[in-house]
Amino acid sequence: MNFVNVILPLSLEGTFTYKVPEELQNQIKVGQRVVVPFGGKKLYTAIVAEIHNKKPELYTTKEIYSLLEDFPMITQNQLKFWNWIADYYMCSLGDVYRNAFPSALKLESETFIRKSLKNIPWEDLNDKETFVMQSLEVRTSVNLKEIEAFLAKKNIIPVIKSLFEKGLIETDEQIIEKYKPKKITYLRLNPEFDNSEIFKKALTEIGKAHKQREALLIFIQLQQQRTTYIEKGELVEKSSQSVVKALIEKKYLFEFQLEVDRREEYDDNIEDSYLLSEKQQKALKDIENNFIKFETVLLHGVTGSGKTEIYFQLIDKFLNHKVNSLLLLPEISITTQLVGKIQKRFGDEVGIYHSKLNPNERVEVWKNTLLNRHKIIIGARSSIFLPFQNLGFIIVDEEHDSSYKQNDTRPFYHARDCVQILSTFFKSKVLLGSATPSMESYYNHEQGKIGWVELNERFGNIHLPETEMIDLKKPLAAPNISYELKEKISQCLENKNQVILFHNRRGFAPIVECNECGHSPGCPNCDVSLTYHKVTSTLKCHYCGYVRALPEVCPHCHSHALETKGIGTQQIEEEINHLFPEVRVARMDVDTMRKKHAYEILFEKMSLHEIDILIGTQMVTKGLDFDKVQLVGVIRADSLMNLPNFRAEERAIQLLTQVSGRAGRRKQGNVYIQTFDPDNPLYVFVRENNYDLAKEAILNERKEFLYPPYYRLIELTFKHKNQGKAKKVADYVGDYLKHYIKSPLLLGPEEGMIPRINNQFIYKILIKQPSSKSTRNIKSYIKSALERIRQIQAYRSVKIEIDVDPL
DNA sequence: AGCACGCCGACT
DNA sequence: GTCGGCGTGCTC
Repeated sequence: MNFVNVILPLSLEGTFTYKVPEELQNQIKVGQRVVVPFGGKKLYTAIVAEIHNKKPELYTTKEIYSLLEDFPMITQNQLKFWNWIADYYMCSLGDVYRNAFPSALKLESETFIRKSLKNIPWEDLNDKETFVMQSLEVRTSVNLKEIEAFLAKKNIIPVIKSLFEKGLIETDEQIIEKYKPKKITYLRLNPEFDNSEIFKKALTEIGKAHKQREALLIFIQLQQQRTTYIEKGELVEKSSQSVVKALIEKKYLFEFQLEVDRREEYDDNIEDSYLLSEKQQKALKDIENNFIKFETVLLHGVTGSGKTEIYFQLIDKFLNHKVNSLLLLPEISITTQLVGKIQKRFGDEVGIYHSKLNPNERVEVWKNTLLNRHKIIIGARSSIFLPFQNLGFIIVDEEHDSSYKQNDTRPFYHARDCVQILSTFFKSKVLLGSATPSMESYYNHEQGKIGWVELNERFGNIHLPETEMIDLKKPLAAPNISYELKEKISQCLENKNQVILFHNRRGFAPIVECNECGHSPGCPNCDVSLTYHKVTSTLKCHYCGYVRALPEVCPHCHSHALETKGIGTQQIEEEINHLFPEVRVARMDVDTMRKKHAYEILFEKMSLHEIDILIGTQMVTKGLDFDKVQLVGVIRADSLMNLPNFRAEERAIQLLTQVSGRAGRRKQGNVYIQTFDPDNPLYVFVRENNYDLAKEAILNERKEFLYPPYYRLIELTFKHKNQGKAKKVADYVGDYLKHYIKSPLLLGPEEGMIPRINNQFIYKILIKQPSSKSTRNIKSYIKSALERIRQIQAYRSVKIEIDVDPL
């Protein structure tokens, strides 16, 4: 055993072979982290994928510098999983490694480090550690390459690692500060008054202050009814600010503060939520029965049916059999109630993993998972990469949600689909949950691959909201608000309830256009029109981030006829403010949610009813459960249906169903959908809450036009700053593939929907393949096409991206 | 993905 | 005359 094949954190095909030095030979294990030199002068943290004794013939090997610990950081199952992902999603193992492994454990020459806030215990540091910390005294941030000046290359990463573990340094990634704990002021009676004699005396002392006396009695009454402390706010509401203040000053009442987990307070029925309704109980039984026959079961539960309680019960049952669980959630849902709820229920056996964790926190969860300290992991899509032990149960909540698909960095994986593979390694059961299951899941059910359980009653037997269509062709109260909707909103507000309005475009208006010449200012880097943002009075490109001031005159014909076209959330907000000047309005979209904790603050304001009308994009459709939301309005449903994507209708229906579910959690609510096309059958399905019929219609269309779930897709994207070159390479690959894939299954090359983004010209090829067939052949054709491209040097600079199962 | 090497334009 | 642009090729 003299050699190892390692995975490097680079986008390079395959593994790299290194020699193992004598002294490390009996320590090295598969899955371990090692430090290796690569290229001229760089150091990387690599993962041992294989140990062997075949000396490579074609090149001389370098030696491993050191081991970072004496146990494997990744498990055999993870290695298998990484290989599967690289293979299926057609990327390199390095791409997977880069994405799946915490960055703080992946130190390399370019990594910047800085001092943490901790005091430095100089006397406990060895020479090398002292050197590093001293250099950080002089400069706040140093990269590992610079440390080479005074430390031998071989030693750098182990030293940094040890300092990192002592908490003395941090890697230079943005560290998101933890959320400040929230404090609530409570009141308690002066303990002297426990003696009823003294209390009676005090009551007479209050004398003519009737209000104070009354307030004091209310307080006593509340206290007798409850087991919990009484919030100051509650008494103020029932009495008044000045009266309560007087009582405190006179020392009748004492105030004190407690930190509360802000997630808990949203949930005012934690106690009874342990009890399942009859319907829930039946669903739970059904799921268990289905697991006898199926590895995967889908739970189709209408919004508000209490799916999470069923999840918890199942997790609990698995836990009793010493089997661990993974609960996957769409990114946004993780900040809300669920985390608090599950922690309250399962304590520190729960590990939480999502994109907002800082590097240190990620490492912690990783290690705790590896050491089997976390029996339950709850996280976003990236948590499928944790080093699970004994994973027996995986839940994918809101299974249809598109945020399970990674689309910005390789690998472009879909967590819901990856879970299926993960489960085969562990022989675990998979539960998919959704109110609006994906077409893929319906298909898999029809194919007899997954079990199916229905839960079609809301918790507490509250009826699903009543949905009405409003025809936008009728006269309007404001440019985008119908008289009818305005009327319903004011009714809802009069009843002291809240309103959510949904519109899927941010900004003020999608474009500005000149009425004289029809010119619409575009982005200089992309082939798109700029979006008008009124607050900043700018035009922005939503693709490359380009910003310019709104021009005074038309840049083309210099007339003053520039006008906005289309609508965004900002404009809706303005119209609402105009129609309801007295009402508290908030907007929720990427622009308003950018600030730290913006989400939590908004959430809290909503739950405290400090907001009457919430206007937002897609974001308002997920996870916002507030008792007082009785009305949901969709400003323009057509803009959802008419998107140029084969999933547009599926998404529209899911979105409309999800957003409708925000209304009437405690008593039946109302949904109003504004549209120019009220007779569209798909809206009828939404109105009648008939997702099944909608699904039939969508599936038929998919089958006819050769789309998922009946066909698998692979999309190739060609990008180059020179349009001719991009097209040439796309044509070359297209011509090559024509030999193997025939016409209706091979589309393109075509110009991208947006032909140019960030000064890169875009061409696309779409390949289809019946779902019943394996994609292995197709993938090998693609690979050999790319191999040929690589051999033609003039073509090599064209970037080619492969997206397997694009959304 | 980096990064060095190497060959052509605008400057001290 | 040099500095530096980015096109090209290689890394165990």
